[in-house]
Amino acid sequence: MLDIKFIRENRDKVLERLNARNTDYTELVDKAIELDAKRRAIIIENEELKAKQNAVNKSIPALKKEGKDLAPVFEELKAIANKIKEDDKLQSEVEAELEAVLLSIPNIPDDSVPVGKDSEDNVEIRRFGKPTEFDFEPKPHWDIGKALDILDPERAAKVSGARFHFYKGLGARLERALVNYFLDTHTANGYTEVFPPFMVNRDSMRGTGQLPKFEEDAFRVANNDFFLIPTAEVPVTNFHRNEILKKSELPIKYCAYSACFRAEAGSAGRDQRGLIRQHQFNKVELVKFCDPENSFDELEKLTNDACRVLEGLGLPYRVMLLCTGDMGFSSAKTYDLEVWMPSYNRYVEISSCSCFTDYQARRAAIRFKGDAKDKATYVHTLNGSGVAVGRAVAAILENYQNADGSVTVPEVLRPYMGIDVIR
RNA sequence: GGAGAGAUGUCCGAGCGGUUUAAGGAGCUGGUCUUGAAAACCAGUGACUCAGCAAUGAGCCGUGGGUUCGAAUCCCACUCUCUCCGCCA
Repeated sequence: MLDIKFIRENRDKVLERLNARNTDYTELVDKAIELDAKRRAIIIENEELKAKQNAVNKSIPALKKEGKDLAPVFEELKAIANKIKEDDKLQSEVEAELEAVLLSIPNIPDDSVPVGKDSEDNVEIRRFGKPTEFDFEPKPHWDIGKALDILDPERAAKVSGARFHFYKGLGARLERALVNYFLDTHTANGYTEVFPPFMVNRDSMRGTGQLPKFEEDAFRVANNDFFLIPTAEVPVTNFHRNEILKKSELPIKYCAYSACFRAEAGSAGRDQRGLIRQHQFNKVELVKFCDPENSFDELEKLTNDACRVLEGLGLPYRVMLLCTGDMGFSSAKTYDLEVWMPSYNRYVEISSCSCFTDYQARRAAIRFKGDAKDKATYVHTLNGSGVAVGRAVAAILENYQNADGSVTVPEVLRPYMGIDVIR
């Protein structure tokens, strides 16, 4: 959520950056400004009435003691009380309306974000390695997985439905090895491991920006108002919801394994085969809470921390700076890491690292202060995949495949796998 | 799922419709005393939100409603915590 004061005072600048997202937000922004003015006018009138009410009420015990007839006083108070009730109602209506408007305005892209229409306009920042070359016809990971009997989407379809997978034998172990490798690397690098709940309440989904706009993307539990988490970002960022942190403990860095659940509404037909697009997948997520002063430096670091594990695995990848038109709703700046996927013959997103500035923090009321005397201000939140496990499995199977159909286990995973080659 | 108890300021804790602008402690800050410290004593200090240039005002006693001229106090719903029972990995 954006700060209404900031919007009010910087309307044109805000609109210029927001509209770079390829949607015209003029109407929403002006609506917010109008509702805000309305709200403040009501407050001024209403508070005056309340002050009067308080003053008269205060004098009642004394008047009572004197044995005065209070009927006329009560009559006057009744009229004031009725007016206050009306104003209160009006105020909460206007406030609800204002909040709804503010919740549907996305974050302002940072000035360093290139203006662009869609993923075509994203800017490549750097590459690691180069696309894998084969002296044989490489197979897609779904064929490799089937041949090695380590992936079983057919039975998953029977048991659950489309977009689910069974991992079996060394496939299951590879998945687990990756989770451990990622967590071990990140914890050694100063992130505190947390293991979050996989279901969260509505307030948490709203806190990180999944609600109210994107409810159809999530799975909701029918007999509860819980949501299956689409990413560990949600529980881990909301870990500090409604808290005031100490400046001295920033930045706070967490890494978390979780399963992630996505409805994938609107992506019917895309990436039907393989592990790329699933209703349930595993991911290790990195989350940071930091001082606004250095949040964009922290984004660079966080992105490098995600890169670290891809480099450890020896997977070719590139770093993309997303343009204004391709960036997520809550983000101010996002780097995507894209891993080379031979079956797609292109780079495929395997991590997304974002700085949300104070957008999530304001929604979730996550603040910090130095001294007790200081005014609490919003932290900046960041997160990034470190990295998506299913896509890492796909990338390993494809990039490390051999002519005989076996798959070499990347060096760093051998201690976890206990073997060198999956046959 | 059933029965009961509870949720108050940084912490403990009073409070049972109007002098509560939340008693009283503890803590914290400053001072007196002391060579210094502790203790004692004195004074100050109460999160957070909103409106306002400010003075100040409004709100906040788990959350949301309601009753009333007036609610921490009464009523309703919900959430969470604790104890016991049942069920259960």
